[in-house]
Amino acid sequence: MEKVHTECKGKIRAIHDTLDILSGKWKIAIIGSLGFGTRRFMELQREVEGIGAKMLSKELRELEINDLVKRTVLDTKPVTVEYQLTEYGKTLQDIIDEMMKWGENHRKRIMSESPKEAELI
Amino acid sequence: MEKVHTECKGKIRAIHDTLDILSGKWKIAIIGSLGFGTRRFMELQREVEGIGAKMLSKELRELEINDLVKRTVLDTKPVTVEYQLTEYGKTLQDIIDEMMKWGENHRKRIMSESPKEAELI
DNA sequence: CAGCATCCCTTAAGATACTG
DNA sequence: CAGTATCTTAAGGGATGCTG
Repeated sequence: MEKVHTECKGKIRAIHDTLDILSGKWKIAIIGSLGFGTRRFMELQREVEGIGAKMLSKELRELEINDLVKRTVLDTKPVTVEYQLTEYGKTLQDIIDEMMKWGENHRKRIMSESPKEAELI
Repeated sequence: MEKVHTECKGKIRAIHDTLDILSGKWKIAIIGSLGFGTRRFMELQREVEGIGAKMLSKELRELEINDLVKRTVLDTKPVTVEYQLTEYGKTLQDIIDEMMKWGENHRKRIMSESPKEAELI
């Protein structure tokens, strides 16, 4: 019984490790977006609805620090910047996929329960 | 090109739906803990390290509202309360599992990079 | 275009003390 | 045991304006 408890704590801790890396309101959505391919700053901002430039750049920087996202400055004028997942960042894809699946299913569930309210979301 | 963009947004939105439900610093860890079985309030507090009673009860209430967790008051004295995942709550297990896997792997990665720092975590 | 600086406000969340 | 109530602080995050 004691051992079971101990093992659970390790698992819970692993979840926390992941959560720490992905903390913030937007990181997972950003990674999800980059999962579809390379994106520029503005493209990300359009795709991740509701995010402001400040948050976007901050979250991107943190993701870059953790080696999940690669930032490439292109020598154009005006300057263009591309973001893409690193190989390590791509290892998050399974989590993202599960979240997308769940979210899509959840929306269906809500809609079948109370279609009226769901439309408002 | 336009269609692709539109489809991505739907996916990103699905991620957001999921994230909204799982928002908060502790919900995912709580669900992870309950994934191992029924837990009482105090057991949860011990297992989800660092969480305070206030946050725990608040997060549990929100999870209950979203039909992810079931709360059962046992008629003992002093009162005992049990928490467990609902059937719907169990559908989050795939996400949780992926997060555990990733977190465990990430810890290994960090350790092999800089063992000294990793010990401090 | 990409992003930083600044200001400002709301929310999250910790600490502490108390109750049925 | 299983919470609630209250207070306080730290952080998150939005809006706006500016720059290379």
